Amino acid sequence: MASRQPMEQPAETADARTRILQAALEVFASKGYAQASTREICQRAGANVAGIHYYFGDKASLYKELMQIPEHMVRPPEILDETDTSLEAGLQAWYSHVMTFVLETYGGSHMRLLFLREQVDPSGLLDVDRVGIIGLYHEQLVRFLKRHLGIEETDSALNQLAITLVGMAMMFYVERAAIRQLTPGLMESEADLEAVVERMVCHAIAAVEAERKQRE
Amino acid sequence: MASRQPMEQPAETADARTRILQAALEVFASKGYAQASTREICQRAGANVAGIHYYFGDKASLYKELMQIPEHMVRPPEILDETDTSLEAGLQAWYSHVMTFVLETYGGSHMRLLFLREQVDPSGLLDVDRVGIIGLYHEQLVRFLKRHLGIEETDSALNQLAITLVGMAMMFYVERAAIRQLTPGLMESEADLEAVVERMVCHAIAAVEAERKQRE
DNA sequence: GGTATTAATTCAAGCGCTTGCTTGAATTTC
DNA sequence: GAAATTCAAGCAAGCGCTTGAATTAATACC
Repeated sequence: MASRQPMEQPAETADARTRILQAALEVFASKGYAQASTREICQRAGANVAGIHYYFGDKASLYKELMQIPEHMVRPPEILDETDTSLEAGLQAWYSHVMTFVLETYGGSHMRLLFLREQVDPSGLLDVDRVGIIGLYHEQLVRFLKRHLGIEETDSALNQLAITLVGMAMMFYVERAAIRQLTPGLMESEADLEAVVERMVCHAIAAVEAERKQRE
Repeated sequence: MASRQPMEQPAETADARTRILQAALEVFASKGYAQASTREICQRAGANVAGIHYYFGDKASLYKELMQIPEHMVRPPEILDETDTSLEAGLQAWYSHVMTFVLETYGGSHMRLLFLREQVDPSGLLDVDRVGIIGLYHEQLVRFLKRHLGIEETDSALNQLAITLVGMAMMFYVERAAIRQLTPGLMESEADLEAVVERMVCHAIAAVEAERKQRE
């Protein structure tokens, strides 16, 4: 039952395998793993249902192959860990990165939506550690805050501050539909996003400074 | 010779209708509407599959009936709309209310999880306006902020500020599992929660004041 | 009080449909 | 001519839901 890999083809000809991958990406992203049907994927790909099992073995393997994406796509920017980064510059870069993430989810990059889905409603097929976006961002942010607040030991208050900063951006991720409905003109254009990031940085700095004062 | 009550009895043998409701709550909450099967619900309830359709009509109606919860459970406290409430007192009361909500979710109330699911992956069965917890809280918060910042017209920045304030609490709702793992001792006891709320108020005030300065 | 009648409830079986997946043959490609 | 690929058809399982009969509970009558 070993499915054989097809011979390498010129990239301009979208062979069935590639078309299935693309279609699967779209369908998985819009419906989630469980609700996506192999028949719909193949129909959208213009391929026969047997194609999935011929090229990938089964539905789960197709999904797992889709999820083998470059790690840099989910890794937060390294600027936060560079020791000479100012509070404002670091937060600016960080929110810029995260919010670009959000906008791309909107723009049609189904990859990001797939990852969000795994976060909220895991398919159970993936290695859990590979998905934990939150943890990755949180730890990096905690390091950054410790440096800027001159703290040695991580405590509850610091953790919470980091959670608050992540939360600002996370809202736009999780509640994007509600936000879009409640506040038109906040996530429409690139310019909107830039303004949003600027305000986020402003609020974030205020929170950090409040925390600094609290500790004196 | 079949025994009259072949099923296990939840508590003191509630009637079938009630048992189905309870079982449905658990299954819907853990799997979501689409992935929950009527057969599993009935098996857990110790009832026949026909029970669902006898008592509720169909699966969708059962789900809708589950969602008919008392409005006060999702309504934010009225203190925000009382004109003489100070910024700190209002935020304190508000975060206290919201975070109590969060803690109860921990206690095993599947109801809250169901609402979260609707938020992230809508079943498409409910009146959208009834589910929008966010919207309810957001509008009230916007009114509150307008009063305290002396603003007449709602603009993007104000909306975003409200989103940020909601986001602080929302993180504890959406990412509670991750938070609990990342930062032990942040959501364990009542005392933890009180400290968390206190810090939230502190950060929130800082953000509001930053916004006030920005507008001068 | 005992019994017949009626309504309420539970039950096993199954219908039509969709799901993931298989199969063996037909077709294309080299 | 052989390997690689596509195809239509179909299988077993699970889905929501229906059905008609069996069982229980409630009520009426003598």
